[in-house]
Amino acid sequence: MKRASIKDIARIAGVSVATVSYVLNRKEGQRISEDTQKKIFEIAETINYTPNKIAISLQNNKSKLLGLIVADISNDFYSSIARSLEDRALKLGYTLIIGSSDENAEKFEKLIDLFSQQQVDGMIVAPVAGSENILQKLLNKNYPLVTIDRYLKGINAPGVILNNREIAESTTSYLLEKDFDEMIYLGYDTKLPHLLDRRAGFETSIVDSGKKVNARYIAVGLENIMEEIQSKLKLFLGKNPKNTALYFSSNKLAVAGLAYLVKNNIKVPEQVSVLAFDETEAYRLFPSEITFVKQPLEEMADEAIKLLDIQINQYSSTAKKITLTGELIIKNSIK
Amino acid sequence: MKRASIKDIARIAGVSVATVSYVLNRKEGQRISEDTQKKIFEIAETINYTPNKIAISLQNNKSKLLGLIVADISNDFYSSIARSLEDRALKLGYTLIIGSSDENAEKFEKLIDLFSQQQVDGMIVAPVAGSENILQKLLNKNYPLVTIDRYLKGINAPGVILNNREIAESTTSYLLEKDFDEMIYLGYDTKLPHLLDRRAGFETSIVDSGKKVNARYIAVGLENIMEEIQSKLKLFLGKNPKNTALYFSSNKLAVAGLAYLVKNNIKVPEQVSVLAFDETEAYRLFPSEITFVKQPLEEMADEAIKLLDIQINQYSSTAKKITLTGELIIKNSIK
DNA sequence: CTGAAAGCGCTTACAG
DNA sequence: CTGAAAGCGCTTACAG
Repeated sequence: MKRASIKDIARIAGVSVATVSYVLNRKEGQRISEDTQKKIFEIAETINYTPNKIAISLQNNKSKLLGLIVADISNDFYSSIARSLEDRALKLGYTLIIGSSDENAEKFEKLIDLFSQQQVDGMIVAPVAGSENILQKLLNKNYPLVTIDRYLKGINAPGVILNNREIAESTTSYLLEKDFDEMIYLGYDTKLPHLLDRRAGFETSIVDSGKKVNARYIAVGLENIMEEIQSKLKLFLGKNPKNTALYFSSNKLAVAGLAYLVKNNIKVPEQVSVLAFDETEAYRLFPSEITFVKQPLEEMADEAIKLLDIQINQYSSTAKKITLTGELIIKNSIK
Repeated sequence: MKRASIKDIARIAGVSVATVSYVLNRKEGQRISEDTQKKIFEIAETINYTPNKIAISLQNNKSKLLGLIVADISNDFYSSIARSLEDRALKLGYTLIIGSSDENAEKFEKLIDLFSQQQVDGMIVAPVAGSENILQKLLNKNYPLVTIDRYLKGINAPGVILNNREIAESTTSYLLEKDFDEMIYLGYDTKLPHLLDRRAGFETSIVDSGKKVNARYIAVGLENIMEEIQSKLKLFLGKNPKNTALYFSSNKLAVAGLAYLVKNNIKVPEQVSVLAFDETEAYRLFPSEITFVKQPLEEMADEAIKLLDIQINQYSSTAKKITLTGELIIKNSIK
């Protein structure tokens, strides 16, 4: 069944397509007689007309589509952001198309190309390591673009990011006050600057404190987070740890690590203290309440959409970088 | 910066746009001279030509866009499905556009309209209560459509669904063998048939067994799952339960309930046994390993895309309903 | 081997 | 108050 077009309405009403278009779009400039208007609306109703946005897109050079590229939409963090972005995009009349890069620069580029060919009006991306060139290309074209969650060295893209280094520093300082013998940082084996910032914050905070604490680092790959975290924790923590603090630099790492602790009946915070990045409902199932760094996801989505909107509508040519502040939500996982 | 079009290539190469189109699409029917071909490819490369899919869509009446409507993309279950769908769609050259209905029929309809205007080639939807009419309208138009996770009474749409009733029955029977004094089913206050099926499976299994067991039902609204589950559990379970089984009919309910148990130090399975629907990483943080019903998400996505593909390409006019089988993954949460 | 032309469903100056 | 016409970026019979 072919869908009704403006042409059909015009034919039935005995007017031109221009007139139909004017009426349907309620243009003020053009005054169409009440009679004609009424007739057109009625016909549109009865033949069940709905506009073809593809045709409108082609004409207007605006698709009202926004591309979102995250590392993995099935990750809590990104699906929460996606949800917030969806709501805000919808309000501005945009629809979200979504892709997962799997931290793979090639796949990331393919998605960029795909979305660009799909004529999205702008993109919100969590860039992956190695995607500098593609991003720079987009920027050179003045393609409306906003980065979220991450940034890339040497790439001056509009974006919104957490104050990773600062929040890592201040939360580490908070930990330092508790005088742990050992503090273990769990992170990814990665080149992503925002994660290196977190680690740097942890490191410098310890050094600057002048305290004698045994700082250790566990870095895992992306493939087998659960297994790697568990085997390394086993190695570093031993059977009967005490006065040790664990600093998980992401929710995935935290879930993996907490799974290990609960399985091995290691008491938090009695034996081991825990601080985690990011919020997840999963924490609620852990025997002790986890102290964590909360990222302002809603605000992130808000600012990202705003930055994109500015670029798309050229309110200003200088969309900037926005740094948001993490917040330490103190519960009972630190002694 | 305006993007290069086929016209630009034609102008530079001194040929017609038809010729450029033929070359770029490598049509066999038309033989274009090697020279011309080479020239066209080179020019396309240097002026950085990429096809405008919007224009192609308008011409071909195919957008290569697929609409996905779930209840909430930030829910684990749906974001996992979305991820699987994304991968499969991409392989077939489709891009996913995503919307969350929030179990709201009005919002659901708005998304359908929006996606339809966006000219998606087909939709994969988790229908909400009250969306019968909209769905039927789509079906009457032969709009390519697949339902996932759910179905609606009286609506004969192609779709893929879990064997909810059967799996609820068999898993309840499994529970019955353990001779609990009390079995509490935790569900939503809902009209969604697939959820009523689950509950019916639980119920009939108990009745059919002829066993004397105190069966109770907790139904919560969607607004404050955590609070409601916790207060009702407090009421029904008391301080010192024993020989009671909890049957959580969704992952969200399970997370809420397990949070209550862990907070109140109620031992699983010593005091209370637990069986949950759906998988979530969160279970790993709970002190005992949760026995749960695993839905074959990958397969679901697979079948859904296949059903949609059939309809879009008219391989067959009779896309059917597919029932997938849940699997009970037995861990240590049942005595 | 190549091009002129019509058309996909719209919008929008322009003319009357 | 209304319409003819051009155009958005493509594809594709048709003709030569």
